[in-house]
Amino acid sequence: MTESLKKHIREYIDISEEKLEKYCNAFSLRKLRKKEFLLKEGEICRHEGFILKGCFKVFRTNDHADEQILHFGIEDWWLSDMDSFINQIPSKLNIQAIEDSEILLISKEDKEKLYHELPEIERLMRLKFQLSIIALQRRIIDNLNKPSDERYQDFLRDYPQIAHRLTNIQIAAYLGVTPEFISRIRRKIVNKN
Amino acid sequence: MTESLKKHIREYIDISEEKLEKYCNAFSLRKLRKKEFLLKEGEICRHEGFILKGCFKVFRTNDHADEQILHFGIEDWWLSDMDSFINQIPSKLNIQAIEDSEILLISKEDKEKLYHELPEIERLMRLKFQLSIIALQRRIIDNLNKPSDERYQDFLRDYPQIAHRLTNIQIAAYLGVTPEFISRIRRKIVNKN
DNA sequence: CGTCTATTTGAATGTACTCAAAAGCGGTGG
DNA sequence: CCACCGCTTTTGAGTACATTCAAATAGACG
Repeated sequence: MTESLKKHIREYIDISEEKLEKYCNAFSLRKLRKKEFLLKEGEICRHEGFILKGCFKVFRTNDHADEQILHFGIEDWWLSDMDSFINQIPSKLNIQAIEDSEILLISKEDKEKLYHELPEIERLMRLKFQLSIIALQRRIIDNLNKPSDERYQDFLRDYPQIAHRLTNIQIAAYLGVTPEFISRIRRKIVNKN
Repeated sequence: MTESLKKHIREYIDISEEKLEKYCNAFSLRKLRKKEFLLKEGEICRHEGFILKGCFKVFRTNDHADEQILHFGIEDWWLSDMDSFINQIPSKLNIQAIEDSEILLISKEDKEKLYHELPEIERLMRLKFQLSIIALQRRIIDNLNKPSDERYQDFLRDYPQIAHRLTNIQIAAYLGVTPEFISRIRRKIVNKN
């Protein structure tokens, strides 16, 4: 069950089989059907997840009831609302399966405990967080200066394995434009070729 | 010289005076005049900095020669181009002092060495990175859904101690709008009151 | 086959931009 | 101390990009 998690961790750090086993034993499996929520706005995020199978969206709803998608998650990605998980405060985000999915969960308590028992995990997370920060910073800069049609094409190019599982509505909510506009971008691209 | 660095670190982790001393000894002081660069696009970022005094902007230039500002840095903030520093690749970012400034620098080599000798520092960075990620995620969501005038007022409210040191041109480059538009927002606000 | 959702298209609108010019402000040197 | 220079801010007019709202079409799923 935890094989892909172990493989994932070994790509980042050196760790003994014994310690890795101890860490992975703290996880439990949860299966979600399409449209089921892992976390709803207002709840406290008590688990962090590692996706074994499926696809999720992490999003926020605003006053007008439409969604902004912060990011998606597929196989081998981690999932949580970090703000809610770290500070144990009510979440402003929703996490919802957009396919039937399977995810390994670790509780806040177990994670804190294991941070202290296994410094390697502290290192793992430090390394992973660095990569997240680099990606988030790049996204902010791209959002600032790139026109929407370019950001759309970048998304298709950079995340083809995610993009083909999504509707235009979802991609639009991620890029911060309307679905109608995505449709017009697609037409423009087709006409060029 | 390293007093404010020590104070800053103690706010995040428990660490012995001895170890803290060892860590802080790895830093050296650098003074920069207004407009001087700490890092230029194309250079490899070989140091991470902790600001003692002054103000910096971290920005990217595009084809049209105007700037997008990723973030600012003032007293007690850390500075680096993480992508360039971690991977030791040429930087796409510039870091420039916008006031006469003083900054403590630690080299990549010293930092890596101390990560292994002092697990507390690994923890410090993991904690700090978590906070960065939460802030970056919030900024992405705000950029997606909030109109520019609201983001301008949020910035003034959330970072008054930075905002009052900046020109409208700099704030515009951070928010991703034109300086002219900032001016019109200000007029609109004044007229309301 | 029918229903529900996603996508496309059109027309009108609005938000923010570009370009150009004027006004304001601060520092420096005569 | 004042005058000038350079940079910032303001203002106006025209424009472009993306949105809203509405309706038609296409696709997916039970």
